[in-house]
Amino acid sequence: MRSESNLTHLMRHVLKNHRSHVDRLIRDYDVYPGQPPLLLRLSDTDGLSQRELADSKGVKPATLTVMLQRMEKTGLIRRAADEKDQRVTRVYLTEKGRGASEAVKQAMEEVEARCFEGFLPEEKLLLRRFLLQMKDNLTTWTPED
Amino acid sequence: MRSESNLTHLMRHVLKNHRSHVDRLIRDYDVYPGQPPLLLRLSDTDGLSQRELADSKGVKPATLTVMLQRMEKTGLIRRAADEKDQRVTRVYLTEKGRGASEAVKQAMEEVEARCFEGFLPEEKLLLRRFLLQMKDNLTTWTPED
DNA sequence: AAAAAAAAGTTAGCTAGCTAATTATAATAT
DNA sequence: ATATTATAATTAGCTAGCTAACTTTTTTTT
Repeated sequence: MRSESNLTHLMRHVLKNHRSHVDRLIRDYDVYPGQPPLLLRLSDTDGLSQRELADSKGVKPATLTVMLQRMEKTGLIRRAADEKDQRVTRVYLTEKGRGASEAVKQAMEEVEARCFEGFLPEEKLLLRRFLLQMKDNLTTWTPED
Repeated sequence: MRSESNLTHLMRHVLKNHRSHVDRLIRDYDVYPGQPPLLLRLSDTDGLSQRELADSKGVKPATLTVMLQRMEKTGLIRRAADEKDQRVTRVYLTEKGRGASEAVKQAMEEVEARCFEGFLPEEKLLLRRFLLQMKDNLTTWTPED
């Protein structure tokens, strides 16, 4: 068996395809490929700190800084210093950003629906269980083992 | 339900973790994060053209060109023009590259084993079936739909 | 109160991915 | 035979991700 045909390779393929579909659907909204998750997170909870956003998205603060600079430039978000703690910068959606996040939400749902077409609810549940177990297996693995 | 907690988000998380484990295990081999799949592919079939490699890995030729330039510089591969067709460049593993690909293969197997610890064979089979269906759902989706 | 440590962001410099445009070679059509 | 078209690879310029080093502000120690 060729190593490229393993399960994780297949997962990578699926996710790449998934992302490109989302990208296609929001092409007209000044939203770049990595931004949808950020927009959804902000649409759920506005005014998060960059630290919270980075943790939530599983991305390094340095990465986030640059992405937010771009999103500020394209007018999707604005940033303001926290009043209590001057180290903290909080991130807010603009009106444009709110519109974009709605479009993203819709696109996401559409792609998700397509992706799981023909799945029974219990199959999706099973898939979730598999993924959670994989996640757990990998996160509890420390180099000393 | 928050959109970030959907299945594809979970998959992304798992894959990121997976990759970082592989990276950690091959840290001493001059192999960068995106290169393991390439090395495995070449270890299976040496002397592929860049086009074939790109298609096999699901990456654009432009992306591959730059990766191969780096791998040539670090001595993992060498490239030579095809004799029959001067447009084609074929890629070969060097001795160093062969050693690295062995390390990658071992690391991959180790991570894969950890990742699927506690899985029954039929569960892995089921997961594969799910992923293939997802892949099919997304690849047969054309914008006109 | 002053010094040390910790935390939040930023910057610089790298790899990996993309698209669009370009070059060189090969295949096809006229 | 020549002109056109197609294919392989590269280059340039972008976004997204990382680490390491740095600055500023807050918190902890002493």
